[in-house]
Amino acid sequence: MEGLTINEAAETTGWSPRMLRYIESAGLIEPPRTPKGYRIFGPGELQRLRTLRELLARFDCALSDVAFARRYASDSELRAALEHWFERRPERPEGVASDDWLTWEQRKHERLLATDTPPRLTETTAA
Amino acid sequence: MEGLTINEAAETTGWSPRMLRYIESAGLIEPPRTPKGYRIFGPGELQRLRTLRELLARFDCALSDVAFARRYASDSELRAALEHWFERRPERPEGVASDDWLTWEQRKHERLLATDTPPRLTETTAA
DNA sequence: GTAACCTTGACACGATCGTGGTAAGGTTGC
DNA sequence: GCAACCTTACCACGATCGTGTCAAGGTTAC
Repeated sequence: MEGLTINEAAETTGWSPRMLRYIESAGLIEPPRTPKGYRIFGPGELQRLRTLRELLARFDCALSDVAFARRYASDSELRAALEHWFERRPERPEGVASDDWLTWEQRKHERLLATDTPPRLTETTAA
Repeated sequence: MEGLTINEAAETTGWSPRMLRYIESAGLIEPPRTPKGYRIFGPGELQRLRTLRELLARFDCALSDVAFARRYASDSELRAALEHWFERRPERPEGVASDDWLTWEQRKHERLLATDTPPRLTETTAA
């Protein structure tokens, strides 16, 4: 056999066989099958599976997050729409007077619309 | 009062007041507050909220998806790691002998861990 | 030829998401 | 000074995620 079966793959990747099937059902892997339908895991797939574990742990995110990020990365329409949404971050800076901020907001919005401003990555620490 | 209160904002955006608070708790909006803590929704925020409804409906995705996509778009380390993962073709290179590939795999894995791991920023504890 | 594997399908269960409600208490408007 | 609003903090509920386990049946290995 030119690769590992699901139980062997489970052992070398740290995933359970159940989870390997689940990950496949989530669309994140697509191991080839023998003519009789047995999954075979080649070295590339095993590597991807190990890396996936690392990613989830290191960035504390979920399988569904990775699945959506994949969609985001490959669907340019989705990406464009979301990026556009991200850029419009109405925030009131400290120095703006209280009854001016609405107007300021509007002007900022207009500026953004008009001048094709590059993405503003204001990483505000959310609770 | 400049800007709408949460109930008024709810009415013009289609979200419930409950959901507006929830969306804020998810980190997707950050409406400013009056000195006594009342949220005020300016035109920019209202527009964002309407657009958000559109996005979720049009692309059939969840608030948590949008939140993660935002993280993905602004965290270049996360983006690099995931993009790298997406692009990997699960394939065995030609030159590796059949009973060597597992070891080869292991070595590659170690190489990746060594070179791919970025400087440990204590900021990764974003729970 | 049988034991050990693989397949899909289902039930289950805790955790989280999305959403509504309610309660206790402070603020605003008139 | 009271009604109508706002705040946070809970409880609840169906849906989905992540995960285990088990059953019924086909396949492989020796």
